[in-house]
Amino acid sequence: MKLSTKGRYGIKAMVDIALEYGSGERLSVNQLAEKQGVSVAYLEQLIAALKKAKLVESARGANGGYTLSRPPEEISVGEVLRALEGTTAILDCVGVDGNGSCENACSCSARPLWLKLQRKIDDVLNTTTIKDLADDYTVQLERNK
Amino acid sequence: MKLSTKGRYGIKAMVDIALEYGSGERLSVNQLAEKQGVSVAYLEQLIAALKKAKLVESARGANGGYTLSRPPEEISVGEVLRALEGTTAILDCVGVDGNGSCENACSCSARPLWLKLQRKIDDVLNTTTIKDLADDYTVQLERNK
DNA sequence: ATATATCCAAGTATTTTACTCGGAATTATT
DNA sequence: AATAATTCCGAGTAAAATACTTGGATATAT
Repeated sequence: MKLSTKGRYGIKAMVDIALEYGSGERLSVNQLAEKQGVSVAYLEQLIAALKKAKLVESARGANGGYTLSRPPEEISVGEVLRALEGTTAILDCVGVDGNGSCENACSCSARPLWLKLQRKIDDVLNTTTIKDLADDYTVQLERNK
Repeated sequence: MKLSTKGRYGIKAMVDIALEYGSGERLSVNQLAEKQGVSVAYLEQLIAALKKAKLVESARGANGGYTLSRPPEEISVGEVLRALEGTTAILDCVGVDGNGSCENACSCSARPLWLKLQRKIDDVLNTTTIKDLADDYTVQLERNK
């Protein structure tokens, strides 16, 4: 039940971009990759997924880069993870359209557990926003000064 | 962030075994595998992990099989998953000994999120017991009669 | 022009998962 | 004593998912 690097890098990238929100500044993939110690080419892919999901907007060419397409308080981490990983479901049978994915779903002794677990997970993911993370982060940076 | 088949099959096997608890009956891997439509050889491996973690006890030879080594209300699903998958941590950095696993742990913008998520997950896993699942299951079987 | 960017489709390497295979050891039953 | 049913164990393999890399084409500020 491990989280992929997509999710990890992607969320952190979103926070980095969020920190510039409202400033008019853009962040290039180069800058983002350097901050996180990831390869540019790989991060590019992840950002492409974020763009496709309309979570970020891009400007091409020299001086180009990315900005959030909405205020960070209106972007949940769940949305971001879904954009990156396709789903946040721990099993197909508890995903949005999961009832048909397992023929024994209605007679499965473990399904109530998975459903409960999924509910709690989505609870956290849908109520935590990128702004929450960005705020925590700036506080922490202050403290470490 | 998918759950592996180990976790799925293993939990269900534990519930099946739990249903016999107190009856003096044992379940063989053959019987368990048939119930779930899994290969005997594979399920054997999973049960071996459960045995190693002392969650089940075995009797060898003809008429042998498995029983719970403790009452089902004293076995949390978290214990079972840990026995099967090694950990329930969604990332190394939020596992039991995770602080050293990522050099940037203390300055990571996403870590508070992962910690919160992990806490909620372990909450569910540590407070739900095999008996809970077994009870729900018997109720459901009654209803479907 | 040039340098700096995004954009995009494929390919590959690595790791993890999900199994299979073959046989040894144990025990109830006949 | 023989047999059948069973756990036990270590290795091997196949398939899938993850984590990248490569090689460009296209756009734009300077």
